[in-house]
Amino acid sequence: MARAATTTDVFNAIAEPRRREVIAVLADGREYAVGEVVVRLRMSQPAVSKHLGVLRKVGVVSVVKRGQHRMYRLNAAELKPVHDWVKTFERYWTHQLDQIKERAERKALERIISKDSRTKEK
Amino acid sequence: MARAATTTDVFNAIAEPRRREVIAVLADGREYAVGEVVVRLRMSQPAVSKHLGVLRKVGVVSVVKRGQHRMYRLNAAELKPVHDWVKTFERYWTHQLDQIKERAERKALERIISKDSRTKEK
DNA sequence: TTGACATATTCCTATATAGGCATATATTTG
DNA sequence: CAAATATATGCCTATATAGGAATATGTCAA
Repeated sequence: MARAATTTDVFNAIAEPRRREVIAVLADGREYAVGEVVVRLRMSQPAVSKHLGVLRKVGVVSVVKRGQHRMYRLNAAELKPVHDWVKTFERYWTHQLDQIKERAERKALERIISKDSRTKEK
Repeated sequence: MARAATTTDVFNAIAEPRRREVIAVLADGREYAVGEVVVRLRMSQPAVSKHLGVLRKVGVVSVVKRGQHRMYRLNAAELKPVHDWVKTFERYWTHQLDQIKERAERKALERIISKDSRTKEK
């Protein structure tokens, strides 16, 4: 099996750094024409179009035609799954003190467990 | 140019759902032998080894030999870049009320800006 | 030493890029 | 209509999978 398509889900879509740059441009919540993104990121127009296409397929951006322009807008809510997932690990890097405490507790627990399994083994 | 390697950075590494499952197993902070992960996820042993290998290359897990086992442990701190990045967008889905207020402000701002550019145009 | 067990590695294949370039497809304007 | 402008799409290539199967490597135990 090959790698999943970039359009499979948000996780795959945001793996590409260029795509995160595009998102960064749209991050102020306003809508942008493709050409504006091209100028700001100094990327080729086809590249920007393609990246926006991927982001659109996963719902991270939405488009609306306006004259000869296509205005893209960030739909940040679609990034929530990523946030929800990674939020689980927040405690591992915030609150230095809690971290130390947790590690100590974990190690203590491990000692108990290994003592336990040794008991069970024989 | 092809897609970046999965071992390029954390974003690419976690794009694969199976890899996030592996991380989920290690999420309690304890160390696990490859075989334990295999059993818990009902994945083939080579698959697990490979996924752990990718996660190791980007630093998300660390290994230590112990007898004939290799104990893997989550190094959650390496997920922080993902958290930092996505945290920027938190406000878009939390605090329903703030969201509505922000949108109103944004729209008001847009009105001012478009009025402005109309003035400049002619 | 010889198994038995745990894990990594290699080989193979189908699939999917990302980006450059050229070009098709609107849409506006004169 | 024709030229100009904005954007999307198609083609091409080098590269990288993820997973299955087979096998190599490493380690313990009798």
